[in-house]
This record gives sequence, C-alpha cells and structure tokens, in this order.
Amino acid sequence: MSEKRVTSQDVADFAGVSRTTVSLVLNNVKGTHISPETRKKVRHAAEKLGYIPNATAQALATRRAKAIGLVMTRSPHHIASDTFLPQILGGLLDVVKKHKLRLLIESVEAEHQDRVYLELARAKHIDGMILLTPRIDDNALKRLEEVDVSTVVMGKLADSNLYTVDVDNRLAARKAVEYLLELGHTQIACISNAPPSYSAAPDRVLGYKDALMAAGITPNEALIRYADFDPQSGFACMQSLLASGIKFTAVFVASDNVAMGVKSALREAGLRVPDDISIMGFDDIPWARYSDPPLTTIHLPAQELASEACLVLLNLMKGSEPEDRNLVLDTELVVRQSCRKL
Amino acid sequence: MSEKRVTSQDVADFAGVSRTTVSLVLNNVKGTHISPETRKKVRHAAEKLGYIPNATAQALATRRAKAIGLVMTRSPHHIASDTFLPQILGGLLDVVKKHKLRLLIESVEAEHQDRVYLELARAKHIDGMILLTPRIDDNALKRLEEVDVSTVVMGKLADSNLYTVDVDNRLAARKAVEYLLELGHTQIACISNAPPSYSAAPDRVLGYKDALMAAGITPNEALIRYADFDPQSGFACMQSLLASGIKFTAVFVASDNVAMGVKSALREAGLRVPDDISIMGFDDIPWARYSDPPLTTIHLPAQELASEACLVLLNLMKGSEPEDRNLVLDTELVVRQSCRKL
DNA sequence: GCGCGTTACTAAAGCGTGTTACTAGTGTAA
DNA sequence: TTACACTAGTAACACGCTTTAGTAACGCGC
Repeated sequence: MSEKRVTSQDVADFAGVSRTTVSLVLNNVKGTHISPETRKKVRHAAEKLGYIPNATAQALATRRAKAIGLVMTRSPHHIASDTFLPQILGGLLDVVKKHKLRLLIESVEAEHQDRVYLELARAKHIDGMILLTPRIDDNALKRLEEVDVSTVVMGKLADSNLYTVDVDNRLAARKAVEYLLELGHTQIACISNAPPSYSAAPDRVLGYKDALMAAGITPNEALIRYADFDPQSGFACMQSLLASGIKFTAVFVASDNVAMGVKSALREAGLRVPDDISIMGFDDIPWARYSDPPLTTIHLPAQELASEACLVLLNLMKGSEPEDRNLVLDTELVVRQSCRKL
Repeated sequence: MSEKRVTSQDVADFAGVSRTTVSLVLNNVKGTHISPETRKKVRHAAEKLGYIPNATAQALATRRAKAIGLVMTRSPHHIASDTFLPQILGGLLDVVKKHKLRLLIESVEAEHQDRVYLELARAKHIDGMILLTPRIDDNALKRLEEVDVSTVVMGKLADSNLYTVDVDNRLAARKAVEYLLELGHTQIACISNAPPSYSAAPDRVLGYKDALMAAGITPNEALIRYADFDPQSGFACMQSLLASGIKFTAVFVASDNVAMGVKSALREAGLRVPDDISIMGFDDIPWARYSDPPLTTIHLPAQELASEACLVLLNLMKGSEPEDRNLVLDTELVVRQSCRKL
C-alpha cells in the first residue's frame, strides 16, 4: 500500500542511465561494454532503492519460469500419510536452492492426469518436472512424452523413454528375503507396499519370489497381500494372513510404514516380534531404527533419489541429455533386531 | 520443438475476431456484450487449437501470481525428518487446488530470512504466504510486517499483528500432564519438542509447569530437557535424564517424533513402557497409534491447521480481514497404552 | 581526413496477456 | 431529424523485463 513497486525504470532514472543498461549490469551480461563507474552507479541505485526485479516479467521475457514442479499422482489423503515426502522435499529443496530455482508442488487426481501435465508445462509455470510414484495410464504417458517439457520420473516406467531415477526394487526385495532365508526361515509371507498398479509393488513381490525360487521354494500366492501405503492397510493385511490359517515364521513387508501396522496387528494377536514372527521391512524410514524392536529393513536412499532426480532434470533443462536414461541408486540391507534366527 | 505455442492471437485469428474478444469470452468477463454465436466460435477455436493461456503473461497483466508459498525456516535436514510436513501439505493442497492456485515451497536459512521474505513477496512470485514454525528474529518480523503481502503464520508470534493459526500449546500440554497426574504420577520429567527459540517449545513446557503447580508440585528444572525435533535428540535427552539420577515415573515428551527416540533410549536402558516409565506424547502423528505400546498423546489437527491457515490466507488475499487475527484450533487427549496408573 | 575497430551506451521491439477507451451500428423516443 | 441508449466488438496501452540492432564518440593508422 505504502511503497510503490520499484521497477528497473526507477533504477535507471536514479542512476541516470537507460533501462537497458540496468538490465545488462544487474544480470552481469557478458560480452557487453559498460564502464566500471556506470556499473557502480547502477548497483548503487538498485541497492539504494531496494530494487527487486519482478520475477514474472523476467519469466515472460526470458521464457523460463525458473521453477520446477514436483507432481504427485495421489489423493491428499495419501499425501498426508506419505512417509517419504519430507525426505524427498529435503532432497529437492537442497538442490533447487543451490540453483536458485523455485519448487512447485502439484497433486493430480488420476482422472485429470494428462490435462494437468499439459497445462503445467505449456502454461510455463514450470521449466521441468519431477513425477512421483507414477501410476500413469498409457494415455497420460503418451501425452506427456509428446509435450516438450523436461521430465524425470522417480520410479520405473515400462515402455517409456522418459528419464527415470529409481532403485532396483526387485533386486532389493530379493536381498531382503534372502536374508530371511539365511536365517533359516522357509515359510515367509509377503505384504506389498501398495496396489499392483504402482510399479514398485509388483517389482518387490517379484524379488520376493525370486529369492524363494532360487532357494527351491515355490511361492505360495496365498501368503501374499497387497497393502495400500498406510499402516491401516498393513494392519488389515496381517489380520487377513493370520485369519488364513497358513503358517509362516517371517513376513517381508515391502514398506516400513505398512510394517508399522503389521506389527500392531501381530501384537494384538498376541504374537511377538521377532520371537514368534520375524519382520523384514523396506524403505528404512527415519522411525525404523526407533521402532520396538528396531526394524531390520532395506535402506532406500530417498533423499539422494530426490536430489539425483533433480540434478538429472537440471541437466535436461540445460539441454544436455545424459546418456543413461535410467539412473539406479543402490539399496542396502540394514540389519537391526526384528528378524531372528530360526 | 515441434508444436509452436498457441497464443490468444492464434485463437483470435482462427475464430475471426480480435484478441480482446477472445480474452473477454474465455475469462467470462461480465458486463460485456458478446453474442452467443461469437462466444461459440471463440470457444471452439480455443478447443480446436488446444489453447492454454500463458500463466506468466496472465500473471504479469493481472498482477497476481495465482500462487501461494509455504515458507519454512528450517534446514533441509530438519525438513527431511519433519513428521508433519505430509499432513500440512495434504491440507494445503486440498484447499489450494479447490481455488485453482499453485503451491510454492520455500525453505529459508535463518540468516537470510528478511531478504527472502521480501524477495518472494515483492518479486510477485506469490500472492500470499504461509509461514511454518516461525523462529523469526525481530528484524525479519518487522520487515515482514511492512511488506504488504498477505501472510498467515502457523504458530504463535508474540507482539505481532500478523494473522496466526495455531493450537493452544500451553493448555494442551497442561491437559496432557494433568492426565499423568490423575494417574497418580508426581515425578514427571519433561522433554520439549524443540529448542526454546521455537515458540511452541516454551509454551508446552509452560503448560507442563502449569499442571504441576496447580497440583501443588514445584517444577524441577533438572527434569526438563530441550530436544531438537528428531528422534535422535529425544534419545539423547532421555539418556541425559537417566544419567542425572533424578527419579521420575513418567515423562511428558512434547513431540511424538521425539518420543520415538525417548522410547528407544528407555529400552536400551532396560526400562519398559509403561511398566517402568509412562510416556505421554504430543502431536498424534500417524505412527503414534501403531507404536509399541500405542502412544498416549495429544492430538494436533495438523491437516486442519494447514487448511484453515490456507482459508484465512485466501480471505486476506481477497481483501477481507477476518476479525480475530489469531485462530486457535482444539486439541484432544488421545488415551492409548503408554501411560499406566501408578 | 578517411575508414575502421572499439567502447559505451540506448531506442525500440518483443514476451502474451488483461483491460480501458473508443467506434460503428441499430433501434427508439421526442 | 436529432438525440440517446444500447449492443457488439476492437485498437491500443499497460504489465516489467530482456535483448537485438543500432548510434555516437573516440582513438588510430595511413
């Protein structure tokens, strides 16, 4: 209300130069000839007037928004209980800030996927985007590829030439289950992290089966359940497993968050971890090590995944095209105390 | 690369009208006279060409970015382990999406506070902002008030006429500790959620003292520790308490997240919850109920807090000024199984 | 004293929209 | 016929910046 906006014209007037000069000086445009004294004058004027360039006008003129978008295909409810979001945001903010960009968050309902992608990109709100947990139907995916906006997917995408950053979910799951096998377990249940439509879920289940089959055990579909991201669903899955009456001594839960609910269900059923049932998690969320008992799990480098995705995206935006379209980060087995030797 | 951007001029040409008409029709500007046939033509042309208005140009022309910012005064590290972020984002996204706005995330290092606030606001990247966990020094705060950008603070701010949305931390903490007293505990330790510079921390400690004093117990400063948001710090605080040798039968931990670490420290010390030590939490994070034992805590309506903050902000941006500058939401004691009767 | 390169700068044309002020046409009452 | 209100639409400016193309001045070799 009080102070009027200070524009580059004001700075120019104050410094006694043209608007062009102000722009050239303040943006350090190279290959241009401006005397040191003039530069001084301009900078001083800008400082004095408290000049802050209007980002919108800059964006319009330069045709770049200086912002990237984090796009999530989830409902607000799932977002609210997403264990990884903070780590991912932390990873992104870190990189984004270093490059003086802004971060836009967008959640997309499944039905409007294609439209929203298009709008975000074409409306030039953002210069590039990072896609989280893709459960993308072919339609949206195709549309996405034909838009010429830099995109990096966190997760795997079959039959797509989009850039991705992910871990090898299948291999990691296999490592996890192999550890259980080493401990002597042979009757191992599996609770997936999410419905099969999210690519990581079936991959982790495949890894589970890989390990069993390599050990000469035929996977029993009756010992497999699909959770839905949150502890509640894990609780329900474990109840269902227990109700089935099929015996198992260990369970591989492909998400620590879900495992929280699983543990709770076991406790209610009067079973103790790891004495009665061993639990192997996945993700290594911050609370895993503080769980009781501390959860043995697979460490997923969430923050690194995010910052790597961001770096790849930045490269893409610069025009360079990294040779390997699919970056795979390492996972690690973290042995704590939720699995016991049989 | 392939498709050129479609501008309103293209739509105008295609429909055989002027750009002005296109704008008037597509924005449903009222009080203007355009025949139904012309409207049809314009809409059809826009549809046909796949016209998506350039948001940047719109923002420049209308002087509003159609975006709000969530500003956090924390390091990436703390963001990564923030339990509430998902819920807050969920709450914000929900509202923001309904109003067709975008959400910008910004983290600010303590040193640059004032500058960043100014830049965000004056650069017109955003039309309004929501401030999270303010640990604002007077300097930044003053600057913030003199900028005429709509701001809502999630948390309390002393001596400020900024709008705030918060819970009554002091009262809630008091309720929590009163419950412990009711159970017969008299030797109650206190571990704060954060360093005292974050306003919620001292408030919760005050509530703790209120309850004790109302019960005729003199608070013992030696039983109070200040954690630093994460489980690690809770772990350390409990170790310190145990090492002090002062006896206590219950501990009020002003953050469930911190309580995770506290519990872990107790377990390592061979103490059982609630048999040896009762734990009362605060926040009711999603994992509290799945903890072992399920954590008795104070429910903090994080998501509602966020959406209310957003609603207040939207009102502010519309120009209306809600009468009560400080909105206070209710908390609730959630009794689970981490506190036992003495 | 002419051409040429270099320095130091500026005028003006975008970027793609919103919006105000204006025009042209048409019916209507005086 | 004139004045006036109303409809349907447009020309042109504004938003605040970047950037291209160009100008003026100056030194310098010949």
